[in-house]
Amino acid sequence: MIASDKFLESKGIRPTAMRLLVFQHLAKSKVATTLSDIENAFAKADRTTLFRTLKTFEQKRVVHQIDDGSGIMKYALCEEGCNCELERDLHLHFHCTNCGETICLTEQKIPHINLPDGFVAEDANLVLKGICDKCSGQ
Amino acid sequence: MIASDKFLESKGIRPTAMRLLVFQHLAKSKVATTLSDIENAFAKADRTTLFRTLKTFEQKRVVHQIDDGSGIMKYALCEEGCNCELERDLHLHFHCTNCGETICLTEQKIPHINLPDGFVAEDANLVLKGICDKCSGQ
DNA sequence: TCAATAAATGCACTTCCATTGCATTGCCCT
DNA sequence: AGGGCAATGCAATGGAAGTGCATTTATTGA
Ligand SMILES: [Mn+2]
Ligand SMILES: [Mn+2]
Ligand SMILES: [Zn+2]
Ligand SMILES: [Zn+2]
Repeated sequence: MIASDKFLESKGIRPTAMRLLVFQHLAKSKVATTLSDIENAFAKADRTTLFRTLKTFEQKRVVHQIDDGSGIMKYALCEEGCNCELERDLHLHFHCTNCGETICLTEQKIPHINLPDGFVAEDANLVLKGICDKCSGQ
Repeated sequence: MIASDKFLESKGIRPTAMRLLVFQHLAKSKVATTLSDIENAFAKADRTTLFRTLKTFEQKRVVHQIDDGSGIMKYALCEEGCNCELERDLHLHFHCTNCGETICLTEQKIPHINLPDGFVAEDANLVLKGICDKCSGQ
């Protein structure tokens, strides 16, 4: 367990107080997090700063953005061994229509798809919607 | 080739002039269509009416909405033999990052995914992003 | 150390699209 | 014709992403 500030530095991010708080908040969360989630968690923080913090994290491959179709972007930490620099870590996401939470299913990779001639895929987004384990009572 | 008005009626939709125009516009289009696309095609039409027309079509399973991650919703006619009423017709969509167009790959179904215990999937959205056949020059 | 420089932050504002409220119009049926 | 409901048009709202710019904070190097 490397210290947060060292980790951010290793990614080329200056570890400001705000960034450390946001990073640790993301690290604690088991589910994908919205900008508003973070805004509510740190009442003193300005939305724009948080927004730009997330964009910085995304650019430096510390988090990935998740579009689960809810209309609100969510963010989650990238996995430890994730080789985001080369190729996106194409796991799928599950969005619970009951509790509204979205989680990374990092074990479930997006299967390879054979596309018609002429189509070249560079990225993929697979979101399953339904009832999550907590909501299905199991 | 059934007449448009008869078709809409068969779906429980009153075939107004506006609705027929929108339907035929969608039928002609090879790619998924935005509200603004339609608005531009019929300068006289009001955006709200077109919006509600699409919602009606969606509810009656004449079109399906496509969230390709571009931030703008798109719509495409459902397939002829599509049994949308029972279960969503889970084909994938391809979004070209060059020309911005999104097309239904109705032949390419979303593969079945084994989920962890407790997760129950009811819907799925798979969007591949990259270069389309027209833009790859092939 | 201290001034110069660069990076991060905070506030206000904009933009874009989806969505709604409400008054009006048009259609259908008796 | 007239009552009633569905469809339409216009105006306004809402939610979220994103930008401009001034201010504060950190870093650098003379
Ligand atoms: Mn994820
Ligand atoms: Mn489609
Ligand atoms: Zn849930
Ligand atoms: Zn293209």
